[in-house]
Amino acid sequence: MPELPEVEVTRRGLEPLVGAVVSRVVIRQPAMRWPIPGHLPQTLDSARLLELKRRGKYIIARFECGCLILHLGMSGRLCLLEQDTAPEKHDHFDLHFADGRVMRLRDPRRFGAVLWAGTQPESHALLSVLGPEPLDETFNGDFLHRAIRSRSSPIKTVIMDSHLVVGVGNIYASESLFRAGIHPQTPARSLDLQQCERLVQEIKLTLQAALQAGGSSLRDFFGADGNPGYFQQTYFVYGRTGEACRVCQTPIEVLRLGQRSTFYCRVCQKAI
DNA sequence: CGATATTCCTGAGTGC
DNA sequence: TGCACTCAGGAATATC
Repeated sequence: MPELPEVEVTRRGLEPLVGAVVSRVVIRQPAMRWPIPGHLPQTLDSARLLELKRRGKYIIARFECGCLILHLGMSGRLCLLEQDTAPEKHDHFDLHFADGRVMRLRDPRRFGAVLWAGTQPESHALLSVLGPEPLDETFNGDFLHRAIRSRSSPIKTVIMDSHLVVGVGNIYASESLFRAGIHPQTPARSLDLQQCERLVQEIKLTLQAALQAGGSSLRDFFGADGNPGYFQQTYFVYGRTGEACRVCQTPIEVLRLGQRSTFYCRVCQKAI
């Protein structure tokens, strides 16, 4: 499942397309999370790709006439093909370019999205409500401490709220909390400033490490070149129920928070 | 305002 | 081998 590092790796993989001109748009399956706009073939005809940006887990492809917003959802994958090939099952959307290259979206579970925004994508309803980027300096201990003052929910649920900070998905939420020594069930507002600073630091370190590793390669993720993604990351707690904690050997436990599996070590992570 | 459940979807895994 | 079943989850949305 693409988390922020995977999305960023995907964006970088697509970057060679900047400057290319769209020759054809193919919509095979418009029923994604939201319908793929039917006007895209006309709107993007002969448009030059000017820039590929990322905001949270959204990839933004900027053209002179507006921006395409792409989200990979759970199982989405964007590939850069050097030439057109026969589409396979779940290949829902293509951007063909005049030089023969193709950007292809494959998404079996169809939680992903292809949307159209104007020339100011940051004012799009989905993007305008997002919190800061986790690696931005505005996301710091002081910010987190203020933001969670009124939140009684478990800290794990709260750091996954994209209105507070973007890009912390289920895997890295569990991992960051383990590294910060904080129990995932701790009521958010009971964290003190020092703990917030530690947690922010661990979120940044965790995401940066994954980014450097080229994105973790869970079963659904493939890099933009279409090859299976890089290497499986070593996690401290994610998916390790019953296995020994890498620090203290205590069996890792799992619980459900907000309908999400949450992994932790009861010894290394203190509840408040 | 915040907290929580619901919703979309298909492939993978499991038990019989 | 195949069937029935559960599970996985990003994040908007509805509901309280």
